[in-house]
Amino acid sequence: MTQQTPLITDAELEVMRVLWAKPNCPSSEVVNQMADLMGWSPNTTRTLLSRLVQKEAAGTKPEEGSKRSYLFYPLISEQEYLRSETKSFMKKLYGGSLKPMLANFLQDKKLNAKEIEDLKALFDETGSDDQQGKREN
Amino acid sequence: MTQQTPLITDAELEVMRVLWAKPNCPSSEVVNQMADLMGWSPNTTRTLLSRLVQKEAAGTKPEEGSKRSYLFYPLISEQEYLRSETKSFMKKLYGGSLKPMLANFLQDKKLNAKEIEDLKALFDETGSDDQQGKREN
DNA sequence: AACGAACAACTACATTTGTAGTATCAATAT
DNA sequence: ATATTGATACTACAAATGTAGTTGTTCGTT
Repeated sequence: MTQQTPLITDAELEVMRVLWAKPNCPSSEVVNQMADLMGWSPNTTRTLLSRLVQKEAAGTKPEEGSKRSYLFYPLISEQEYLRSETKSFMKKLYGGSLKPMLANFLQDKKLNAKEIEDLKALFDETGSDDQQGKREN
Repeated sequence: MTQQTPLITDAELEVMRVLWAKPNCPSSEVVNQMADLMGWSPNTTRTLLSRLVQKEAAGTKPEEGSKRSYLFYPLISEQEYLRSETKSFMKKLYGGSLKPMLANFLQDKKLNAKEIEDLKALFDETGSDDQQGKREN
């Protein structure tokens, strides 16, 4: 049951979103964004940044011609994160299978004909897996 | 951003699963189940049970002809829970829209033709929502 | 009537998370 | 050279969480 990507908390996720939008971002800029978006104090943002670095969800490199400050960048991509979280969510709540999740979701949010066509197309585009043996999960 | 159902933690969820499977369950039985399934000590299970009661995710009623012990039952249904969690998950990671989630999921887990037909059918069964105005989210 | 088992109530305690304060050090402006 | 600014590093602290121990009370047994 080991997590494939480092565990990222809700607050940390907000910071990651900034790094995903702009990799190699000086902390000052993350600080500003989070102040705007979340109303966080600079120290809050910096704490989250260093926790992300600790857990190796983000990395730092020295900023050009400066010894005091870094640029921060994501070490896990948004894609990786989404895949990992989605997978563990699906596993936790639906035993990993899509149908009951969809059935549930569709109760809440009905789709119009166009959306339905769109999604159906997605299944076909994505390509099926008839030859390959089924993996666990 | 208020949660529609009480926040249930991962450990608590395991207990809820037992209550969903058998509503009106004496704590002794939950204790046994959790010992088997999770290897928990009786006190751990009882703590979780009372936290669920505190947060009104479960209720108790006196057991027939007994003053000392209760029967525990779920106050939120599995359906409610799944809907609420699924909704907040979809909102947090995908802005509430299904397509990117599906696209992502399908990268990890390809479906065979039969499964695809099955899911497509689901969209149609569920019925579309063309007349109704769109709600927020 | 006294004792031990069962259950509930209360307490405990390390870790994680959200949210920040303080101290230190380097670069900049005077 | 020095005071100020801005960044990093370290510390803090309450609430939530996982995991359980201790105390008190009731019931069935001796």
